Amino acid sequence: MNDTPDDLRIDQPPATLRAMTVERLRGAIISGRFRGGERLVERTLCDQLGVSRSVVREAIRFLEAEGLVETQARSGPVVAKLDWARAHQIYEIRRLLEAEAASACARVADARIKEDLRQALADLEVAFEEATPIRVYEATTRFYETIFLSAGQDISWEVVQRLNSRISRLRALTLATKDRHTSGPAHMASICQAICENDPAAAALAVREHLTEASEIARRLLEAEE
Amino acid sequence: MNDTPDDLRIDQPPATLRAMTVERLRGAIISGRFRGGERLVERTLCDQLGVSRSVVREAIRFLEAEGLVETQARSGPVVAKLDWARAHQIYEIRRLLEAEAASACARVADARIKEDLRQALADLEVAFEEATPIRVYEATTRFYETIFLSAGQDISWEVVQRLNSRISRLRALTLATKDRHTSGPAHMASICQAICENDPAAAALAVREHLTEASEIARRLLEAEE
DNA sequence: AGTTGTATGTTGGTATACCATCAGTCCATA
DNA sequence: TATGGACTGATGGTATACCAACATACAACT
Repeated sequence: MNDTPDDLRIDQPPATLRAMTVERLRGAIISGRFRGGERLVERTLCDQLGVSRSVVREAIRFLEAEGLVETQARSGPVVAKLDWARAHQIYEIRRLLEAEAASACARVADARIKEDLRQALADLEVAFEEATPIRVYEATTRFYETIFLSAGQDISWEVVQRLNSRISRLRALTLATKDRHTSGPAHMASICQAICENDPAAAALAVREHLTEASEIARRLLEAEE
Repeated sequence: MNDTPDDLRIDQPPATLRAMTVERLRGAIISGRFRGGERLVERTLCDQLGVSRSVVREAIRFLEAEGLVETQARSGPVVAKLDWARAHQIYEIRRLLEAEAASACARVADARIKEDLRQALADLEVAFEEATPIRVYEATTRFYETIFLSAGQDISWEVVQRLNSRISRLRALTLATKDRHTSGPAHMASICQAICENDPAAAALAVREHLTEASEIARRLLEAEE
């Protein structure tokens, strides 16, 4: 049985090689497969990815603009390093933007949005029980995406996502941290609750608390690491 | 006379073609030479810029990640369009980030920083009298750069600059607007004053007022335009 | 006249070729 | 032995070649 949607549009994303390459590389970097400071040798990547240098290079330019890769002329691209000074700044920016978004979301949230949030939260908790990091990541992303987009702040969401990719390794670590097992989802639950009660101030507060703690955990991890 | 600095290091920025191309293209877009929605035909750009397609394409990838260019597969790069919904979001984000930076700057500002700010402000006022938009732009940029960097918020500054390039056409228009002639520098003067008095709250407030007005002017311009 | 098939040109996507630079190595010479 | 220079390999920067997809125009057929 071929399922036939209402409209017959064919809009298969042709998924250019470049787009796929960007995804793969970004994934490799944020998953920690490539360490900070590690060189990204173009021809080697070509072999590993099975694409030509043009594709690899354009993908690298994209990641460079995202801040994930730094390239100094005549020396080539290098995975951007992350120190606490930068990570701290990123957490502070997220604090501002996410608090604002949550507050705006709480102002406009209707039944549909609340349902989406609860669903994402439920998925998150399941993923936590199962200890499947990818699911946790996806559910978390969906939770925040709902908040930002329903608040009509898609540009802010774009900025946050970009920043997140730069601290993704830290996020992965914080998610794996045990004491976050209880407090992380707990904080997100209280964010969800505040939004469901259409209480902007409480929502903003919950976000700030959440990020304060996440930031603190990240700092400890980062300093312990070196 | 060859001036010989203390250290003999030769670190002439080799200025890759790509970097120069990015600059040129970005400049052409933010100056309005390429309108929103306009197609960027690669081979044409090659002729105009005198570089090969590889260079042009990599530059476009960079601008794409910056949000200045959007490219849909099989249709090619297009200059991103700017509607009020997006512009408004950008102004709101700037409000948050700049208020935070100004407040932090006011907390730490020493004599040196205050001097830099006053100098930038003085340059700005001269440029206003002379009605030289480029100087105005430069002085304004330097003013805010001082604020952000002295507050140790270089990532935030990076984000703001990127956002600014997306609304640069609007900024140019608002700068040219007459009633901003009095209020624009006036607001910036009060920001400067608040920082010089090391008054974080006043600094944040001044920034918010400034941006509220700039945003309002931008809205009128954008809606009048269509 | 309307519709459909086809030829063609434009454009972006991809791959490859070439060159300059840099670092390391090894040999020749003082 | 130490120094300098030439050679070589690796790498990034740049240019070009080829192909597929799409748009347009025109011709042919009903």
